[in-house]
Amino acid sequence: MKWSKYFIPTQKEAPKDAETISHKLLIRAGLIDKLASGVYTYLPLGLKVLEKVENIVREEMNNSGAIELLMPSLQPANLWKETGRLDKMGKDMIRFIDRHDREMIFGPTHEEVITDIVRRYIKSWKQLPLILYQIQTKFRDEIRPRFSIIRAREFLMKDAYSFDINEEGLDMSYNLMKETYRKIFDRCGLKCNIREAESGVIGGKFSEEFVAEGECSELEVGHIFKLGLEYSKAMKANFVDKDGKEKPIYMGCYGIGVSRIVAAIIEGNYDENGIIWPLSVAPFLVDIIPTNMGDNDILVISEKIYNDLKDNGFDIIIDERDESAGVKFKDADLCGFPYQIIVGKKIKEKKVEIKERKSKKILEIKTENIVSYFNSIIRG
RNA sequence: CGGGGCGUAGCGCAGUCCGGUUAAGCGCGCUUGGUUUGGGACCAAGAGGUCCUCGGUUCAAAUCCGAGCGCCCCGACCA
Repeated sequence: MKWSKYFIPTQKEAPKDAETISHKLLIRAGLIDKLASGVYTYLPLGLKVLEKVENIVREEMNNSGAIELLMPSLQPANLWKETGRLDKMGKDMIRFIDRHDREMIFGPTHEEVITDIVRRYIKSWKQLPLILYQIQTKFRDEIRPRFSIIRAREFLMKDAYSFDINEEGLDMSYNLMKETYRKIFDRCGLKCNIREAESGVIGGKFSEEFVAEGECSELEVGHIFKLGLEYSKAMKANFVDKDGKEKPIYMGCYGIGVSRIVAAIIEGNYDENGIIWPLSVAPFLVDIIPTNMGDNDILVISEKIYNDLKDNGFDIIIDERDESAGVKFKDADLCGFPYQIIVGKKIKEKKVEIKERKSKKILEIKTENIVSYFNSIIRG
């Protein structure tokens, strides 16, 4: 990607209403833009990170044997009357009356919809166990949205639901998800603590939450619940067991705030100059910085490095704006690309500098060795 | 929903207390020209405003009064 052709609106100063570090950096690095309280646009760089996180979640969920589907955001309110949660959720739920006078809601979560599907399609013990999940935009009219995308009214969530024939099965599904969550957060570069939690409006008999380390008080990034028979009984989601008797399905549900992870990663990975993305979710691996756009040697070499890395499949950007080196260094640090390739001083010796964002260490390297250097770092 | 704060150019702010030639300002950013080029360069010339909205007081309102809208922070709830 060429910087001048892309869209990265960085800012020197954080907006005055930003308090937390992730909020300030998300805005300053040009990752998000606020439209209304708790409602944000993901700008190109922010979207890239969000998608990388999303893909990690998807990969690990698929590895665990869970199966992806996509349920609608728009739901009939009637479904929620079956479980009594229409009232329980209260004003957190965004509702409207459609043109035919039907009461509709924007889904804040999907236990009712998934249970409705399962009760109609799952009939036998032979079809179980089953874990279904989706990655989807949720709507919650929070009492107080805050800290930008950490508590938004519209946000991206991965929600999974497990279905088992008995309590032992539920325990196994639950532990499988717990282990999967550990892998996901680990790959995202998040250090998480697991603690027992209140089940709140989701209900069930036991739940644990994953809390990311950081200064921000709201850092819960994942929450897993043993729902038991609460929903299956209320909505009559039954299966026929080996003994020929109809029994309610044991359920669990497992949520990850995908968009919140993005903010949580920043809370745990930054310094005075900006964000320090872990390799796994960095919007670009490398930012190539020609330090002087007036020097033809620098331009030619920079362009060649860019093409070589691109041709080898690396996700990189070149900052070919007609700006001073200082501006480019500041933006590179702020946006948190893991590596900067600085093309300048040593150009006569066919050498460039590779700076690691995190350690600030600088390595001088011959230009012909750059591709193999990144091959060894990224692909072992 | 209770408590606190804020709303003036894209962003950050001054001006508001004490109404009036500061006939609406500053820094950054933006445009044009030139000089620069390793940590947010410099010079010059420009563009950019319903002072959140509506109403009131007054000869006169960014400034005073009333109502409304929006945003942020603390609390209870949540991924």
